[in-house]
Amino acid sequence: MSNDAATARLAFEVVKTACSNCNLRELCLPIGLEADELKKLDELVSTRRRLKRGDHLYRAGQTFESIYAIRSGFFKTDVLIEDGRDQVTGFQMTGELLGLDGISSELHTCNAIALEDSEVCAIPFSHLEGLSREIHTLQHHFHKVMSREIVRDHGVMMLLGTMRAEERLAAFLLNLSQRFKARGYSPAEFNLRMSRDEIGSYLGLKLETVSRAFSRFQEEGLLAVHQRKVRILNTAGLRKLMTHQRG
Amino acid sequence: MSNDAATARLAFEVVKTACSNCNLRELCLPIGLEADELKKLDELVSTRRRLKRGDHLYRAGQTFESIYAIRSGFFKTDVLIEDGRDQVTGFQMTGELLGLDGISSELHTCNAIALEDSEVCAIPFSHLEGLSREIHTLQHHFHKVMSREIVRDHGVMMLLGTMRAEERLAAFLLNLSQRFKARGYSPAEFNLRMSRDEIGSYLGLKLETVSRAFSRFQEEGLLAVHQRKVRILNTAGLRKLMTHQRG
DNA sequence: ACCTTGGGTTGACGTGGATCAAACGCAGGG
DNA sequence: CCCTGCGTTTGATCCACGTCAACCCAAGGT
Repeated sequence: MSNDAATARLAFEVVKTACSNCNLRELCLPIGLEADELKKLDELVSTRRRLKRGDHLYRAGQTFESIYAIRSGFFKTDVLIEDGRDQVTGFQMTGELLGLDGISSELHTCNAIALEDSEVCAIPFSHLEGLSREIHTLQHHFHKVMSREIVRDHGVMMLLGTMRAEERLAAFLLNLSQRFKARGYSPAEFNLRMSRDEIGSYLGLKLETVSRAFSRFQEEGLLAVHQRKVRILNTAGLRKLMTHQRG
Repeated sequence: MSNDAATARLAFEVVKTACSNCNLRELCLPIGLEADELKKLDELVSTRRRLKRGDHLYRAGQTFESIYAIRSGFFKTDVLIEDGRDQVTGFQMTGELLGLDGISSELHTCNAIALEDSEVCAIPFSHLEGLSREIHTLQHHFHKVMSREIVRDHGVMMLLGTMRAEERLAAFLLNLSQRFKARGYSPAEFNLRMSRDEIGSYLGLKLETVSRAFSRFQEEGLLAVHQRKVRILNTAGLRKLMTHQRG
């Protein structure tokens, strides 16, 4: 197996645990890195981990050591408080990072659970900090990723604070659609990996309300739903509904 | 004015625009830095800016260049979307950082508005990245600050998604109380810097609902409210109410 | 084929908070 | 002193969503 920088760019390399031949490198941490920098990142991303549907990647309270890049699969994160209430704080897919919330207290503050069989790359955080002191591009990109998470959360706060049920679901579906599209999948037709209950938890709604909203969208011809299979028939309609003034 | 490292620790220095003699240095970015590192940070925090109540520190859409540390005063941040809806995404006080959301897109994604006459230190972000490549402690601390913001946002999502009106207000007041305490002010008695409407926007409630919840707390002897002056009479009661199971 | 199980749908009804509306009270200005 | 205006309080009514409950449907086991 050749180690020189030039070959790292080739698409036909043997498959191994490395960013340099991961087809997500334009979506994940390596964005914008040169071949030699990519090689350094390869050394850092030492371990891979496979999870089966339902497995925890980490749990709230565990000590934080690594962040995780999703190589394949689908996750949810949730927090739960003493009195039993819980809330899904996000759904993560291929190329996205998990665990950023753990940096602040050196403890994970939420649970990360695989919603389908998945594979992640573990990135020891202290190594990442070390490397990002060397590679400006990596440092800056990492900061952008953290910042993007903050912006995303503000969007969810907006949704939870000001939108009504159907607007929330429309926003949710459009967001999923757009993320599938960015990964080369159909933006119009996809399988939901999560239950109505989990969607409801994320959107601050009860599962019955989510179910009714789905039915309503179907009646209005905005989409076709069968169980977890969704086909968007009228994106513009959904978008309009989402942005629509209340009343 | 002496420039050597030793004097930077002295409390009786002449007042100048520098982290080394800012009494917030245990609350703000400089946490844990050595005197010589502190001096480097001083050079970076070049400009100060004074704002009068109501002034914008920055607006959504402006290009992002600096983050801001609040030296004195009180701010709110809000986002607004095309259809006219808006939401307060946070209230920031002394020692807290503003502008982290702008890193991702190099544009500010929200408005930051002073709720009282305030003063901030502008920290050019590219300089901060440069310096945090030199100073591990600074780098790590900055990452923790960003991560803490994410955790805070998850808390707000939880609040908006699962709590009822009175629980939300109780959580809000306890949070303010704790932050005032951390700054050496009374945790039991303080002035709200924001209107009922702004509280409502932050908590996903209408101002009337906020007002009613205040009245109810007062009736129940949990606190004394007069206009924006709040005195907490029963912290435990508030905490219990907040954590209380619905029903 | 049958049963079981767990998610999903649908209906009837209740309620927390929104909405609409009026009045209050404090601050600034003439 | 009164006027004016804005933020706040309080009351009456409404409605979106939650709650409770029945039922459906697909998948897996026997």
